[in-house]
Amino acid sequence: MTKKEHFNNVVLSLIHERGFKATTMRDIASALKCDVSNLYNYISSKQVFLEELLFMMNDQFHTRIDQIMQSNLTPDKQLQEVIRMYVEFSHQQPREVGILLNEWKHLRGEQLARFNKEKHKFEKKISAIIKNGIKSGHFKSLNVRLITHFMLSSLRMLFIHSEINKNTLQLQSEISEYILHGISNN
Amino acid sequence: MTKKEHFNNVVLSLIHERGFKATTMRDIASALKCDVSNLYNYISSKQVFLEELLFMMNDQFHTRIDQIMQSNLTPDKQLQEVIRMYVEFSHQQPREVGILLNEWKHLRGEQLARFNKEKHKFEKKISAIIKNGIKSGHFKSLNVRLITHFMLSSLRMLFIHSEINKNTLQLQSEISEYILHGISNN
DNA sequence: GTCTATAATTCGATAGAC
DNA sequence: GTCTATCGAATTATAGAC
Repeated sequence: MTKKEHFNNVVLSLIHERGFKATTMRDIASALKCDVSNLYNYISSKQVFLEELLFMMNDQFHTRIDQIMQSNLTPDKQLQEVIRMYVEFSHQQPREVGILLNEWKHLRGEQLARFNKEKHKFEKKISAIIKNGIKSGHFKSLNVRLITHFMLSSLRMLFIHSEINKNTLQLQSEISEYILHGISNN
Repeated sequence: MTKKEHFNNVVLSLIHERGFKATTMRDIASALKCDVSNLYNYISSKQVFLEELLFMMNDQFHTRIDQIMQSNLTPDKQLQEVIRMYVEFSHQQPREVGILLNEWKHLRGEQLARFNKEKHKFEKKISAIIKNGIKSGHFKSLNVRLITHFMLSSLRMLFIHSEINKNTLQLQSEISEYILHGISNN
């Protein structure tokens, strides 16, 4: 692991655990056992670190959802691919996903406006899949907006470490079952 | 509205929107058009305000879930009551619920430890309802821990303003349908 | 890349007059 | 309850030597 990688590793953990605002440059330096001034060898500012991280993660999600939408899969299979995407990202980059979901509000000005637009676009893509599924008869006739937010909210818990360590295929299957068929026996 | 109520109103909005750490005493004073020193007529410290708010909300949730568990309702009806609880609280106190879910990590030391215990106890109660439902045959044979986190994660989105303004009965019904039966037509 | 030193600002909170 | 004034600490960030 290079020093830059070690740096990223430590910063991600701290911001994920304590939150962006509550993580100070002193905290980071202390965890790295170096002086605060050294941190600026790796980043230009704390704010820029957050911006770059969030838009990098945003790009990953958009790239993947675009691939899913351009596929010829049926809407229910597309939705399962969305679930797979969340399980995989949350498994491989739990801290990055956690920060993406929890810390975006600390972006400022232009960056915040841009991020909100991207988030809205992403939700639109999920909604489109659900709409297609209703039209094709795969899904019930639903309140699309509500269900979109519901689904995304459900998937939010995935980055929490304790649940993600299990077999991802098994996890993906259990989550699909929950979202598609619920928990009732009737 | 008394001055204390107006004070609470402003502080809740700011902390909900910006987060606890990003909301400064100067922000609050500015929104109230008064001096920072005046704020200490209403609270002893910013930290104590958060503590009291979070444990008050925590108590509300526990009181309500205890009532539900002591009822003679079947597990599926109990789960619907849990959903009703979330819809109602999120409708009546969206900012308080948002802060409860997002800002608890900024508690410190003893308070944080106590809050985590309470949160764990609450999750145990939800798990118990699900376990009972599996035993009674109302629910499928599920990974209880996973489904508990899933359900609570689903209900997280409720405090977001835009969705909560609709008829709460209708909302409750749509959410129950989602959690109990999913979105699939098959 | 690392350190010392420090600038410049912001933060929570208090003292004391009115 | 409100204001002025201010303290002491914490915060982000930079300059410059090694």
